[in-house]
Amino acid sequence: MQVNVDHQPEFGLSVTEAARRAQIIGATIATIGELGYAKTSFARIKEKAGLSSTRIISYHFTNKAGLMQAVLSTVSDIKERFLTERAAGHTDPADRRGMLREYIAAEVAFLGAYPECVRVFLEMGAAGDDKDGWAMAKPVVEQLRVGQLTRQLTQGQREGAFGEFSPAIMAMAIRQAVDGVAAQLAANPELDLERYGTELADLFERTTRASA
Amino acid sequence: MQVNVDHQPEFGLSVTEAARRAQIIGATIATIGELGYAKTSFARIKEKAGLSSTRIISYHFTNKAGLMQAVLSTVSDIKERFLTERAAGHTDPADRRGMLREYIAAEVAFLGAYPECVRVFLEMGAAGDDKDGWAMAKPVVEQLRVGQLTRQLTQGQREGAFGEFSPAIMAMAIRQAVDGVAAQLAANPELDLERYGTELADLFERTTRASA
Amino acid sequence: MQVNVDHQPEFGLSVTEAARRAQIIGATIATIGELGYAKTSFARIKEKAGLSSTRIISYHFTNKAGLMQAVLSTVSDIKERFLTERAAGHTDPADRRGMLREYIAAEVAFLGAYPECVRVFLEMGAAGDDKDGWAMAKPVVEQLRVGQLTRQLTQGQREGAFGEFSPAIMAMAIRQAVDGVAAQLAANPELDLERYGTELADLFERTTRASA
Amino acid sequence: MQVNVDHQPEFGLSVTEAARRAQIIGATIATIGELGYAKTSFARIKEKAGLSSTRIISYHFTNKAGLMQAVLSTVSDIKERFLTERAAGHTDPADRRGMLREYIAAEVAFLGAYPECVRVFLEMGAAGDDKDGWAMAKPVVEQLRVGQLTRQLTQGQREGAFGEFSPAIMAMAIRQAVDGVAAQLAANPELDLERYGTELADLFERTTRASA
DNA sequence: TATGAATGAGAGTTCATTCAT
DNA sequence: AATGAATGAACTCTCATTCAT
Repeated sequence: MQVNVDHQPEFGLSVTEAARRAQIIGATIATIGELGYAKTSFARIKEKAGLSSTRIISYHFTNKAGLMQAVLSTVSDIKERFLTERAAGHTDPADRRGMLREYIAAEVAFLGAYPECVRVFLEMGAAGDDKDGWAMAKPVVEQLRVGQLTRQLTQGQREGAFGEFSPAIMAMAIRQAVDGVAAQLAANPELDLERYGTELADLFERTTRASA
Repeated sequence: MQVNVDHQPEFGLSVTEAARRAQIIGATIATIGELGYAKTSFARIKEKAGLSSTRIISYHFTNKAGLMQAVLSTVSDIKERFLTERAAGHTDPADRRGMLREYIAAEVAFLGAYPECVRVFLEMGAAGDDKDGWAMAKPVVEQLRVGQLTRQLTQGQREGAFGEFSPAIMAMAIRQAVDGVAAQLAANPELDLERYGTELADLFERTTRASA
Repeated sequence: MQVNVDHQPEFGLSVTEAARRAQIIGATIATIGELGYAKTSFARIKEKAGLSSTRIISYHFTNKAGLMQAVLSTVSDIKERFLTERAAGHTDPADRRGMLREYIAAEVAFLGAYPECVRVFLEMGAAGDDKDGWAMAKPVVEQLRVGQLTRQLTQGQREGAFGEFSPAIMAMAIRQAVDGVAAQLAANPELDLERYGTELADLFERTTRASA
Repeated sequence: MQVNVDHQPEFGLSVTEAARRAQIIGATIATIGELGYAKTSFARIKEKAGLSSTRIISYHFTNKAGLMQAVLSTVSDIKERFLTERAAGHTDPADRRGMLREYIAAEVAFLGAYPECVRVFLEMGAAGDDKDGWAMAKPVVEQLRVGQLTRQLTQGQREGAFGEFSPAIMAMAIRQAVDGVAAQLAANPELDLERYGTELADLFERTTRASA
């Protein structure tokens, strides 16, 4: 299942160039989604994209690292856009508890919409590849997201919306639970995502509640 | 950091044979712990173990898959033994809530004691490597453990020790939270594990509580 | 003794590409002719072809099997062309007995012209190598050729040109006799092929004769 | 199908030693019969013989060449004994034409009785293995047999039992035809050997006949 | 904008053999 | 009469990358 990768030509890139890049990135995402990061080589990407030679990949991206960089930022963009669209009119910034439910629901919904993208996130986080310089990218990206959640939990505690707990650890537990759903989904594509979503939302709502 | 791998000679293996196997397994665990599964090659293991040639690994194990099999079962044994020793006198089988706390505490303690072993579990679960035949082993093993937790939660619900929730999803969330701690620990070895342990125990005690 | 392998660039192959392939195929044929199939490794081929690394062979052929495929079809082409050229004007399709003489003569002549090619046929037929996937190819090819001879013998019997015998067994005996000449030639390159040719032709003419 | 290899202890060999050697030789013959010479390694022989290590093969035979030597001479002995038993009372040394029929019949009968042995002969003749010193052995052995046939044909010509032809080439054609039957049998074990035998006997009787 | 041709490094695996005891 | 432990050499194949044009 090819992800449809947008290709507004960035500055300095011609249209065809941008299209080729997008095609390659899409094939890479699909390949990682299918085989996992470890088995994703230029050769496999070439096949998936229907290219004549891997050479064309090296031509459009300086590096394997460069390609993965691009993949990562593409996937991030897709998620960003998905979440933004979903958030439109949805949330009341003051309602901390609702925010928590919505966070989980949104993540699970994204999972249903772009499972390969989630797989990419997971795989690239796991495959710490120092040699290829992009390694640090994902932890950073992910830390941003967890960090944001942490801040919102902290703020909620100050406002009395939540009880007492370590926001950092709670945020981690939530992220991990969501990632766990991703893993389950990979193993069983028929998974009832909605149920998982509400169940997790309930779970964390209960444990973050204010009064004892 | 070499893991001290026991080597009671199994049936049909001489003492030296068993010792060599143990040495190689230990070096493999250390290497996976350090570089991750993807970068763990015979050459790296050879270096870590101080062997003269990789050939000796092929001599003692039929396969890379065979070696990984052995690694997996060794790590499982280590964990088994650790948990058994810890459990001695510790638990009151009737006390479901205590069981939950203890489960989390034990897992986190194991994490502190044998971080490389945990990394091995994580890496091998993640690196679904069909080519090497051992692939299916770990998911199974891990599923067993989650399954056991699930059953205990279910039983607890029947006895009224816990409130209402999906035991399977709750078990998954717990496992994932523990694995999350492992990831954090890998990034920051100075992590205050005890605090993480109690915090997580509190978290899940709250959300599994009987009354609303 | 390098076989001169033609290299009309097939569809999709550049001239250089085709030339390199032809060079490698030629070297492979020569190597098999010299050392036999069992000892023909990429390293030996590299030496014979004067390549800088075996890597270049893997670059031009997907596989060892792929290379052998190409070798086989090249050798088949060479023989086909040789026989076609020789047949021009030579044969009267109605003259069954002449056909038999000509078959043997042509095979023996080919033997003199391209001994390495014959060795390739023989070696690859003998070395049933399941691991390399090309295994089945040659028996099929060869069976075709024997099959054709069988049919011609059968037809000749119907027309009364030949006496009574099992065409299949006779065809086998003829093929084997010709292959036997190849083996003798390999052992002694000075062999008087012409004499062998006429002697065998006489032999089988006598035994296939009509009247008792 | 394990060949039952006799093991009268040769001079200087104890009974057990001789038995072990016989066991290994038998397993080797079976392996060659099954996989062909090229794929017959110490490892495969070990498996077939149910040995604990290949080391024991190296212990009993100085070399791979040594083992193959022994295999060859064992197979030769088996054939010798088979032919001797069959010849008892059978042949009238003066009847050259009968001798020819009997030669072919005996060879085909042996083929039916010990197909693996025949495969060994064929494989080892084909696999010219210079590195292992035994290479020359088989051609010699085989040449002996063809040579004998050649001499008998020559003698028959002198006595007027046969017509005119090159005895050497005729002998070669006969040998090759018999080997061809072996190849057919390997491909199709249901082969009607008796028919092949008489058909070939007829074929060569016709072509060696005295009058024109 | 693309590609043809080549490459060095490294992977795991199999091979027959040897040094001990 | 046997085995435990080890080994060097060779094998095919895959990888990302580079030098040309």
